[in-house]
Amino acid sequence: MIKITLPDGSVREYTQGSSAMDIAKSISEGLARKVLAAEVNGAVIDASRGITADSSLKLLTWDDNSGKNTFWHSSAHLMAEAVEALFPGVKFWVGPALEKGFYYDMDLGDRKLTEEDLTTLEKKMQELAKQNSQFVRKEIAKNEAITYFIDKNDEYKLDLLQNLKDGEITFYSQGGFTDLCRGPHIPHTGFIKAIKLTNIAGAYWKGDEKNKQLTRLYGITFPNQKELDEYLLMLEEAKKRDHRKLGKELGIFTMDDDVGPGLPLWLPNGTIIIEELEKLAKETESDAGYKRVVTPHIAKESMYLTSGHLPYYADSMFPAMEMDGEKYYLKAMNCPHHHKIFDAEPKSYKDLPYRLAEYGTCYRYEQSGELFGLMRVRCLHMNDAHIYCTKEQFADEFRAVNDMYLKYFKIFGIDKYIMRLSLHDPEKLGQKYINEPALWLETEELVRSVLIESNIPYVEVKGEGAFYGPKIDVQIWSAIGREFTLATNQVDFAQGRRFKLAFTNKENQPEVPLIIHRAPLGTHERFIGFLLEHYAGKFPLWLAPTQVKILPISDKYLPYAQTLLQQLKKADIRAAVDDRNEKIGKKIRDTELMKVPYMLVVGEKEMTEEKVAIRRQGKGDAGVKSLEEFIAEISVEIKERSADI
RNA sequence: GCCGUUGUAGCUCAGUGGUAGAGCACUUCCUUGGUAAGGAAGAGGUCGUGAGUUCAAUUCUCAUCAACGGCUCCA
Repeated sequence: MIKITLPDGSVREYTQGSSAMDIAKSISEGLARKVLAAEVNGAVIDASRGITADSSLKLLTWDDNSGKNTFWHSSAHLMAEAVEALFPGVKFWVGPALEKGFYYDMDLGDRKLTEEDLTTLEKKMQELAKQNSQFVRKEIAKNEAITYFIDKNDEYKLDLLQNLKDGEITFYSQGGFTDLCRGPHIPHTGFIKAIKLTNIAGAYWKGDEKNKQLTRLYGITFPNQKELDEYLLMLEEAKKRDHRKLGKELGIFTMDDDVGPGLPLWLPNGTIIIEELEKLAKETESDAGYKRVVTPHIAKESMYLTSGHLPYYADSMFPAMEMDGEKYYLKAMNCPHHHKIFDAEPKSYKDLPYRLAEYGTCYRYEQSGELFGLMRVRCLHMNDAHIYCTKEQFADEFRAVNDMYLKYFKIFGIDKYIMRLSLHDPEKLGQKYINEPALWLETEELVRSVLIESNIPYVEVKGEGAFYGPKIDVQIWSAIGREFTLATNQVDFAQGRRFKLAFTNKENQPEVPLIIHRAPLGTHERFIGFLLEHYAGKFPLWLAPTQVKILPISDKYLPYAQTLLQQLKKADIRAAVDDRNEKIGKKIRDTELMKVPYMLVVGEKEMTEEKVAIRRQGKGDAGVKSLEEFIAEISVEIKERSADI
């Protein structure tokens, strides 16, 4: 007998070799019908595998992430079975579960898949799923596995086998399909009720662009149709929040073929948001002791040779222009210009920390396939600043920058984020990274200790640092689940020396300052793209391009509306009158769709009483007040940058 | 950059080997209407660009440009 400890702490006894499924059945038939896999002592295994020793056991169902993963991984096998049935001779690479769904990479030879093929495959999968084929696990000797795949002429699975040891190789079969797989899998294909193949894409073998490109099929499955329908509905909803769609609808930005890819044009409404963000940044930075500067968009080659950007960064810069026998580059970063400002006048330790801020315009040559709406562009406006400080000041400065991040996150209601401490890769010293092994370790430790002291949650990633030092990237998620790096906070121990920057220390000796690069609000492009999705276009009052729209019942009340408009403008409120010859219902509908926070409906009653009927976007009627009262109220809301929307 | 998909009016989209249509938006007129679409008329496109096949191309072929999805989450 073996002792099985269940998640609630209860301990039950079973005969040795009982499977999770046996145990589930002993608890309840209903539970047994839902079990997809089992977690035994922390490892996920097939529910059908015998348990041989005392163990803790968790039965995994659709409600568990591991259960879903297993379900989707098995679905990938089902898809592969369908593909093999319809296109014999196909070779498979890997087919993992994703956060949502699964994919399988395959080599289809010369064959190209079409959208119709997806539908055919879905039908085939439905058909195969209904056969309730069991997933059968088989341990197999390496030699035997190699022979099997040599016979199949399958170089991909043979490649996988190379890295596997004898004794740890397993095959899984369901129906007529057998695959090299470590599992685990769900009991049988019948669990898979609702199937949607979502898209066909190319994917390099092993993710390396030098390798052959395989066909990747994406799909998602559910244990019932209802969940699939909900999922598809959610995708529809997400599309509505897409910043590219909202950006167009709300007149925030546009792209034009003649201007060029990745070069957004900011429309008047978008420009208002930019200006509000800059106002916020300027206030915040001024309070934190930053000085503002302005620098040119181009610079000579020599400066980027000094900075070291050219050897490391040239691929991301627009090619040089020649002028008077000199090469000039569009700037891809602001730091060298700022270093030159630091260097313009001699500095003493008394001048430090010296903080320079600029909303700098940068141009980066992103690969064409990487461009994405506002999130990845070639012209960007960075909330940039550089802090020049002593080693002793570094921790405080670094902490202050982190505090600034948190302050911003609060204003914008960003509560899901993670800080990523990006370190160098020792193997790439001298190539991707400046060859200063000792300095790397020292600064990395410095940054890490600040993070730990400040109790900021973070993860460490090797090989993601900037070429001049470690950095902290802030990852955030937009409301529709898009993850990206918003902000960055980098340490730079290299450029100070390269630019021969120095201050006179207390001992009257020249000393190279440490530099912190920081951009809490990232770039206007990415940040506004994020905000569009974050707020679903419903900007808080302080950011809303139009804050108040006056809606006269008919044009008899236009003169009254105009006097209201003048007063609102005097109070620095962005307002407009809807003077179209339309009924009030239409005016309200259009204003609602434009997501204007406040509407003032004015007709006979309001005009006689000298009042306004207030309507809040998305919330409806908000009562009748005098204009003075209304202005007083929303002025507070604007001034406080209230996120209450 | 690579693979795949797409490209028709300002927007969303239909359509055809015989040089194009709808809804919304726009303009004008009627209507002056109290909290999410009042009515009518009109204007607007060399069908992304270039070449080829054809008597004839927006439609077929090729190239090119752009947008979108993917190329990271390793049997």
